[in-house]
Amino acid sequence: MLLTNRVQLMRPLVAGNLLRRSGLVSIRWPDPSSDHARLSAGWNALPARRPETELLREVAPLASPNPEKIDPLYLFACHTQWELHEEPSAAWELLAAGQSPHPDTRAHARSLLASSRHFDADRPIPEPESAPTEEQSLDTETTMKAPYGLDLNDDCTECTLRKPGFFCGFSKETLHALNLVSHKSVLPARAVLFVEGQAARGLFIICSGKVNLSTTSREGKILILKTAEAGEVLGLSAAISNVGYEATAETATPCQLNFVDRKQILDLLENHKEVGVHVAHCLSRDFQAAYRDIHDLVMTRSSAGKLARLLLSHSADDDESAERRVHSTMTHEEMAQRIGSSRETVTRLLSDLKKKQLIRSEGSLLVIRDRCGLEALAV
Amino acid sequence: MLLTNRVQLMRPLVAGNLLRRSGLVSIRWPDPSSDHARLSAGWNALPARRPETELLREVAPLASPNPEKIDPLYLFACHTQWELHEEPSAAWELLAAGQSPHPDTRAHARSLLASSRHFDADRPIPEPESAPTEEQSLDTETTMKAPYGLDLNDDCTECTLRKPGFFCGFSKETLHALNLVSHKSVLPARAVLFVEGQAARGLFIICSGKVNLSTTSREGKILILKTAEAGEVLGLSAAISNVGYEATAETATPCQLNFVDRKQILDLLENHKEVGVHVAHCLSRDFQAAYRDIHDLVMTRSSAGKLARLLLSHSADDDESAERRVHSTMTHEEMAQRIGSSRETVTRLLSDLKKKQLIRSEGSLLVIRDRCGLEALAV
DNA sequence: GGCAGTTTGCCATTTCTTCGGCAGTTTTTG
DNA sequence: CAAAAACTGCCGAAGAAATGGCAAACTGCC
Repeated sequence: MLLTNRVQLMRPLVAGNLLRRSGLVSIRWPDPSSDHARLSAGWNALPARRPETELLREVAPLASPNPEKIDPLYLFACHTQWELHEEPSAAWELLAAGQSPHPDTRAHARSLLASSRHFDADRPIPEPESAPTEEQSLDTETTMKAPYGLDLNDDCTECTLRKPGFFCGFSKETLHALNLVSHKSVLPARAVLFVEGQAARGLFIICSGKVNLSTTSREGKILILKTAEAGEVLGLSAAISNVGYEATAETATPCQLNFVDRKQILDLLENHKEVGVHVAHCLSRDFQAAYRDIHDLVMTRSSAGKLARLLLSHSADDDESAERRVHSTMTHEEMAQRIGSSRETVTRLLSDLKKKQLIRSEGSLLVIRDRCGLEALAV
Repeated sequence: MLLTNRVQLMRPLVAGNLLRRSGLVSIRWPDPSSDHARLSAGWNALPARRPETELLREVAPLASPNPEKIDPLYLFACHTQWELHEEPSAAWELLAAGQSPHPDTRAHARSLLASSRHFDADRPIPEPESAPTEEQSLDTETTMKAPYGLDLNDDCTECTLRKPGFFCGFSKETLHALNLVSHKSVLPARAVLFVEGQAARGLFIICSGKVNLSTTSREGKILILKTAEAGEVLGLSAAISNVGYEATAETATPCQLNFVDRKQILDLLENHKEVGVHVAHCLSRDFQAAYRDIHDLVMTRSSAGKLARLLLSHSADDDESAERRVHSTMTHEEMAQRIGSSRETVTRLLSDLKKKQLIRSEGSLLVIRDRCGLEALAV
């Protein structure tokens, strides 16, 4: 089952895809007389069988501007249904709630997701197209190999996406071994690869696309730690030390991914000397980045400094005119999540910057007028 | 030269040791007519030769309760003297200033230290006892092998300090190779192993003792990231990726250390398969810890939560009475530096906790009266 | 064109934290 | 033992940021 959420943003293709796949799993609706079913009025109110459109309507209100907090009992009931009966719609509700704008709801849903036994090593749900388990991979997969307009490379050794510096920049021999144990897949944007705290099943190599790594506080506040790009590897450290994933990974764009099971990674590590060195380098880089993040996030007194740094880091390094640089679209909310602040503060600071003539907005585009001024702010 | 600072805390033995060693380096005082010497009145005011006691008096005032900001030009002059003439007293001033309570002075001094060419790979100053370079290691070293009441193990393969889980838990063969390339040393408390940003010369394995890892903001605010214990390794990631150390390491207790040069580490990594796996595991652990730190430091809204967590993490896990636990001595200032807050806030919060009957102070000891209450605060 | 949902901008209020200062207490040092 | 330094505790003021709410602009979709 695809873990794509934020229904309202999905292309029809994706939604159809997802729901068709959901349909493949045997549906067992809760026995109305069971305790679980009676846990919450909300759960009982669900019809015994819901057409796809109805399901969509039901989930969408979660993202309304004044979001209602979802009854925790309802979420728990969903969790129970999913755990006990593998009811896909229940998991779907949880995933949607995990994206809810309401902090409590989001936090609660995510913690339930993280504790799900379905997210353990033997059931790789979030990585559906090439899941190594039998019952999931032998149905309609073959017809869906290359959606979202991306080419899917079946063979790592002949992969045209690979560039210098990629994690998969191994020798031919090692690459061949990697190819034998890895599972390629394509996912749409907003798909959740894994959730913070969930037991590590393996790692994901990003062949193309971008993936956001984030962490959620108990209050539901989200901090986007980084955006991993093509060539990077996700979940490496968690897979190696066999602990829970340290962050939540969610595709920011359609992605081609390569999944490698934990055990296979450890095998590669044992049997191919270069893998150890390679992994050590990758982890070192990630570690350095994490410390830089700590420094930047904790030590910077003002949000203004952090915002300035964010803007600078997101502005392309093309010194065309050495003065102005455009800036990608990012909502204020997302910027706030990247600097560990609130939406309001970002809005405030941005208008300050505009007043100070440091930036200018051109439609939905942000233009940096005074790079040096920003750099001074970034301390 | 020993990089021990905070003169006022040093035992006589240590101070004498340090200054004797300083005397070994040829002293070349600045030519009064040179530009560097005229940079600052403070520098010119120094006598051409200062007895040890005078040096001590001069450094001590840096830590006065109402610290004076040291003239940046004077610091820069020190830096210049040290860089150009290898004047030890100048480096000494910088190191003392790097511990100054005055934020600006501290920040400035540390950044000068970090940019020192003397901290590059070919001149391992902070690790004096067993420095591989000739001119430093062939004088009085042999008579100073085991100060501070610690036994110094010359041979890793027969080291009695090694315990399961230690970084040096290699096979006999690898351990032998490690032994050949590593340099043992003993350092007093408050010695600086390396400074944030400084080019990585190699790594330090902690045989015994504790080392604080910290990072400093531009404003001079210090954040203590972690206290590394015996068996842990410092600077591993920086050595592997050959970038600057990600934090400043300073011994918290007298320590036995084992230094391994960068190149030797890479050699070991290449030639001993188990090293790669081992390093990968260590880095994974560190990485996980860093992410946990980010989560705890950035996502926890209130300082109260962070303080509660700090207290809990520092209380011994001996559930003798399941209700109260003692807590090590740590100044409010240090607690503040560990949770990224200010001394004032810590003082305030602690008295709050006392009012709420969650903790109690017994002399210089802190007693946790209500573990559960604290845990609730820690979110 | 109209609607729903999202995004932005803005306000007042409140909470939390820091700053600077000062006095009392404890610890270290000579 | 005495002096010096460091640490603790406390106060008021100032500042930054979060909160919650609301309206306007903008978007995509029916």
